[in-house]
Amino acid sequence: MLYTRALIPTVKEAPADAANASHKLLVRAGYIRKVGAGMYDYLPLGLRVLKNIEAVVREEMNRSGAQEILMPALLPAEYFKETGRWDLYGATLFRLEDRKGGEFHLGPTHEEIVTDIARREIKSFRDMPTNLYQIQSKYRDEPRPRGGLLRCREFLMKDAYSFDVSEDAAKASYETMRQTYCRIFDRLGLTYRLVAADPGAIGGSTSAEFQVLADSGEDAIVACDTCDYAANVEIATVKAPPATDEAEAAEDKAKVHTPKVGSIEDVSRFLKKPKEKFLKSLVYLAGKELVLAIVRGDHDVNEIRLARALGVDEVFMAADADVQKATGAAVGFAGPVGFKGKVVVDRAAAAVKNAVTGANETDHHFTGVSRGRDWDGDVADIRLATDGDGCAVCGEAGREGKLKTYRGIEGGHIFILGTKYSEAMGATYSDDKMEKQPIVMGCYGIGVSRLVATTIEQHHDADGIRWPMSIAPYKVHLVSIGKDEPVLAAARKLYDELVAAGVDVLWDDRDERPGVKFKDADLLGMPLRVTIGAKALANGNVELKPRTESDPKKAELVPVADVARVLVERVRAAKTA
RNA sequence: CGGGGCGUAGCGCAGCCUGGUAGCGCACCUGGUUCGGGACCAGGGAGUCGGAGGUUCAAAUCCUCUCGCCCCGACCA
Repeated sequence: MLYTRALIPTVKEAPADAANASHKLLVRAGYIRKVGAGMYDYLPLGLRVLKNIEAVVREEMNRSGAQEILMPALLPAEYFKETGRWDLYGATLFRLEDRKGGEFHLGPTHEEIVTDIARREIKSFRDMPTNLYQIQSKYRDEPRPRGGLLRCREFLMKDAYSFDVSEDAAKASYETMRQTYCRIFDRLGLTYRLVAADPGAIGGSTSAEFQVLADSGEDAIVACDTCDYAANVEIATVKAPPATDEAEAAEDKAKVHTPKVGSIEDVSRFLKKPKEKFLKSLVYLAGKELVLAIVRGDHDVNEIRLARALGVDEVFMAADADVQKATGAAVGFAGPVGFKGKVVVDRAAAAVKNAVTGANETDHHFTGVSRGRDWDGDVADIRLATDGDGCAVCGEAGREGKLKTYRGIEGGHIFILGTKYSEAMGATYSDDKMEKQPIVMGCYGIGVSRLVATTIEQHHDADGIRWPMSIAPYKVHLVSIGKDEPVLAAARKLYDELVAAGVDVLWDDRDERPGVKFKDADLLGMPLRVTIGAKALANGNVELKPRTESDPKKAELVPVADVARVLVERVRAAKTA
């Protein structure tokens, strides 16, 4: 492509509403433009990247034996009503009516629709295993679109669905997808972690997220420094704490006046006791029941684990008025001693002896509190993992792994769904004894458009984008300096040779000063830059510099006669690496 | 949904408090000089001041309503 013929509207200043590096760079480099909140135009370069990612995903999905289909984005309400998700999805669903008042919505995901295909077309055990996927726009009315392409209301997703005769067979399909995803993320040049995750609203038993590591990521994950345990902090577990220290003599319980000091921080300072000696008491609403959750003063509650311990879908922090009703005290003075409702206590908090806790009386705390004597509750693992915690997995095997925290962007998510959808929608097959069985399903998503931004979050510097070869919109950025005829002739010849060799090349043939061209080249981020200038060319050379080399003086001199061959080789080598 | 902020030229912003000719930088167009890391000089075009209503002789500016957008939180395959 000739730069003078291309629509590449670079700008010096990023729009004020861009917060992430990827958002700023995509706009500045002319890859995307905003149409509305969470809606973007893909300009020519942006679309090329999107298509390149799509191609990698499609190749690997096909290689795994999956078959591509395309389902509608516009859907009648009846399918989601069959499984109850018409109501469950709530405000996230984009709903609309047709001219006759019929109810429709835009697909946020397609389990129901693909299950409908399955129940009609998959009739025998001989029809499985099978895996159907599509690459399609998804629609979700997100509470808050943000981060440019990272969280959109319309976004491109690859969603795949596996159909198997049994849970074991489904596990094999799941494993195939796990390996396929690893190949995809590797080819895209991303550094990622496979982490255990909460299946959330999709449902299902086994699930794992492909978290692309980036400081700007929305998700917090923990990974063991010794074994391969990694999990979203939402569900991460930690090594059980040592049992109560029996050597510590039991104190008597005493009530102390703590006027206007309710937070752990303040009471700790006021009473000069470490936070580890506190029982942090939080009132949660679980269904209709008010429950007291107890964690150690220096820990935080993991609400997803708490909900699981209680056997409910989710829990909510109780409103201040409810807290006062339940404890008889102002917020900040709740405690388990004398609490009338259900109490759930984290393992670490359960082990604290001579604890400090709220007295359920405004402006008062108890000290010297002991579990068993003064209060009790159901012990469970309900705290949030943090940096430095012991790893539960290798810790129990006697090793000393420590958890480290990372930020990640969810690039993919794989699930075993079981029979949730097939049973709700009557998707059954006949087994070899002519008996009807529910199909066992799995589903597998990759946020294709999100990966455009995610890649930049991981691959950029102060000057611009640094595309991995596999998805770069052009592999070679050819810069001709000045208007000397020998320079232009050499550039034209190289350009033609690269095009003939099938190498995607962008030739900056504009009548611009060198500085402008170099700045734009860095911003756009093509992996290889070739500069043809009069001085080097007089000696028969051109300059070759990878985008990852930031020092322009380290450009490599390559004889003009060899450069086409060298470039073709490097592009091929980088693609297969 | 709770808290905060912003809508003025394509982009980034000033002007608003204290009402009175709508400005600056970048980008764009013309001419000239310049030419290896976002040049310079001169000239030029471009804005229903998000929208509606109100107060006023007079509204970008004050008041009311409304729409959109961003940030933090909540929420979120």
